[in-house]
Amino acid sequence: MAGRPRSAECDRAILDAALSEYAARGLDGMSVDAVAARAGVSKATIYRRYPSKVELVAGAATMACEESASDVDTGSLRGDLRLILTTLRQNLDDPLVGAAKRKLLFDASYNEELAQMHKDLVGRRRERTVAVFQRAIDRGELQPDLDLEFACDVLGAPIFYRDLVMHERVSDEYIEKIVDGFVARYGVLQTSPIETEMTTVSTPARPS
Amino acid sequence: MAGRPRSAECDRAILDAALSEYAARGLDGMSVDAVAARAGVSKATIYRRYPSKVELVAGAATMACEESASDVDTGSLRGDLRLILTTLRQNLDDPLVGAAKRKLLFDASYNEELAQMHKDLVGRRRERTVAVFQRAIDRGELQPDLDLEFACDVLGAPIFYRDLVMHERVSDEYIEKIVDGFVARYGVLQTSPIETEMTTVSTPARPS
Amino acid sequence: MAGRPRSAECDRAILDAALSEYAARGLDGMSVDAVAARAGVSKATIYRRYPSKVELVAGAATMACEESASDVDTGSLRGDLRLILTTLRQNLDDPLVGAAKRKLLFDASYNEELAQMHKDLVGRRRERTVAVFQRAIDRGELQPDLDLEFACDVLGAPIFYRDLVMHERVSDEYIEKIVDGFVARYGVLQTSPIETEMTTVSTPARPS
Amino acid sequence: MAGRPRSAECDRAILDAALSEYAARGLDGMSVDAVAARAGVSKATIYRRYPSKVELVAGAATMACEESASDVDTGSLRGDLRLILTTLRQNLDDPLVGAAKRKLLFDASYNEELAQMHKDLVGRRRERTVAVFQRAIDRGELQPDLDLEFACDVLGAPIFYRDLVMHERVSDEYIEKIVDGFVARYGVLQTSPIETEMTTVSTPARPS
DNA sequence: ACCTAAGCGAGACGGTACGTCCCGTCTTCTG
DNA sequence: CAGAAGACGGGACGTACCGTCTCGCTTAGGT
Repeated sequence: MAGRPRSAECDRAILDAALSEYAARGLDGMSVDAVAARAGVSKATIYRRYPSKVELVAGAATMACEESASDVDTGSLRGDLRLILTTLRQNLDDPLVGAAKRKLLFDASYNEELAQMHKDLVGRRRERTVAVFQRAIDRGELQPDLDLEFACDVLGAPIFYRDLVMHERVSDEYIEKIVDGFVARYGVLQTSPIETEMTTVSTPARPS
Repeated sequence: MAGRPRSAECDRAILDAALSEYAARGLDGMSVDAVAARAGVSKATIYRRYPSKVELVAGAATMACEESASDVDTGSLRGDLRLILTTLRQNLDDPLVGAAKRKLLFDASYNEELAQMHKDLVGRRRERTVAVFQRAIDRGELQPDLDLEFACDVLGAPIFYRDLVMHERVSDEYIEKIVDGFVARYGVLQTSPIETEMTTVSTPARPS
Repeated sequence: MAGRPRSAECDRAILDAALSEYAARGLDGMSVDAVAARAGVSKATIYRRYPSKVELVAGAATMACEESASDVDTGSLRGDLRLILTTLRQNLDDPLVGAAKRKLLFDASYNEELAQMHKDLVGRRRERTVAVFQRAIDRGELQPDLDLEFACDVLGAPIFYRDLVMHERVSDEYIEKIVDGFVARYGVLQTSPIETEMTTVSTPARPS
Repeated sequence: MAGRPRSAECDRAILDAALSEYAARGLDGMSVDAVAARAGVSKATIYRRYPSKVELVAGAATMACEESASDVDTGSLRGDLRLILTTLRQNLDDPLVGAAKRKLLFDASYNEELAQMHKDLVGRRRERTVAVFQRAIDRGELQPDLDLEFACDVLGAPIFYRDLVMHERVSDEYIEKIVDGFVARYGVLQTSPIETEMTTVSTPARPS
């Protein structure tokens, strides 16, 4: 039968607490007891939902990422790209989400469970990006034979690189550079600034 | 004052055991006791050498590959780029060196000391890459007004992205794609005058 | 105002299950959840009847003992004594009731609630024994100045001793020995040669 | 090889703490964590010595009184009996020794190993009691055809009964009653030299 | 014949203790 | 003195179970 339903407040409190603890102390440094305490919830209530600490963190991370995930469609390719990169930067910049993401990335490198869960997350983000590419192709803004997966990499990689490897904030100019480079490399020349549309693809003159 | 010197056999046994344990069970799954047991060594003997489990693994990794730091100069731009990326991949792929690198990356995100040390390390690699670019410019293979720093990012970022974010091994084809893209975007047309080829994507026949 | 009355089937199922669980695993080893499961009843249904686990066990034990409790009156002292001891032995021999009794005895040694409840139980049995003694005194079979309480002890103690301390089954001969000893010590010489009682071990009445 | 030996201070501290905690809160009320805290010792250090809480208490009790096992010989039957019973009472009265004994008794009822060990223990005590009886017979204080085993039961049973069944402390008067009853039942009238008593064994010549 | 108070199954919940595990340190003895 | 052996403090883990609490649903009895 039904039984008492799980409290949505608990759900929420647990995930919030888990995210904070994780961001603050990392996977090894955090403790489930601390999460329980911070959430004002008993340990059993956590373990009823998540079979282990990693699952808990995975859940929390999923939630955090899921929240800032909306479909992207500004109408133009450059606008979409700019929005994708800006959102990504914003995520990594956020002291909480960013820290959680970095830790997740690191932990996923040696924890198979987290790795899988992280892969799903990334997969969903990439799907949205691919959708953007597809629309741009349909609009004639991107080359129709574009390698979608590779393009995803090329687009997002520099942002991650700057954050994870160089530990520097990404500027608007930097994003613009990426967009420029991406469009220059994979875009279709919008020849006359006047004719916005329907011009047949003439020979794109590459800047030498 | 001298006393008994540390046993080189122990050094070696510890490293080997740590490597095996790490490979078999990962950072969390392994235990220092197990490493000690496998090495036929007491825990104290390990802790006399490495202050913590992570240092043990990282240290083992570092020592396990005291190399791969040489100047790059194959004579051609594509060859150099290929070598740079291959070396990078090889580093990250190695279960131990890779793990150590990732750990360093992560820790540097909140530890200023480590961050500086890591920056130096990265800086040196980037210098070598910039040198490669410079030579290519001199040879007329790259555009002379190239943004060297950004080019560094664009070149290496996908490799890190694949490893850190996607947790997937980088294939030779993938590296070739990066090189292709890089040359297509920033290279100077090495036209055999016949192939005027205005398509951006057309991949020039790879040498060798 | 009335509401649905409590189910007698539940009452029964709960007590049976509790007794079995208690006999099998003891006070600490058993769990209310297990009792509920075995009884095919929900925990709330148990807690509606008994405020705590101990009360539950106490209730179950009471039931078990109450069942085999009937007044004793065979007409003769020896017959009554024999019946009392035989009943006692039978109780302890029963794999379920006996185990429960032993555990109750043990648990009562550190649990005040159980101790009290057990005391009541024992008290009722002793009352019946005292009644037997009283009738025997009235019939002139026992010394009129008999210390009733102490006599209760002396009569029953060896049975418990054999079971609890020696962990051996009590034989009919053993019971006969107890009865003999008891009558020899506290009985009044039944001079009439008629009642020589061809008891197995005819005890010569010794004068003290 | 040898390794660091277990700390005797820890041994002691644990025992003392367990004793105090047990006395203060009982078996259920006490917690191993509390014992550890009071002993200034980690839980692991306790569990390295005792596999469970019960074993801890029982073990502590057992060690706490590695004595009270001495031969009994006061010179007179009544004195010996009194000493035997008093010692027994003292053992059961002690909050720890008594608890341990009861636990052992209980566990032995379903655990063959413990049962054997307990039997040995009881056997040794009974041997000492039998020796007392034998000397008394030799001195002409007890009937020579005494059923030694049954006499052991009859003598000790009431003490156990009072403790295990009635959960009441045994008073000096009670012990006196037992001794009185025992002597009255199995003793040889020594009193008046007039009653020459045709007992075969008049002047028992004690050996040695 | 309906209404309604209570019983009931199911199971979530806050606590608390359990016994296990492992890290990094400390202590003892042996070679 | 290095090293093997292993005890130790600390502290988190995940489990178990108590007694309480919601849920819906069922079931009499009183009106």
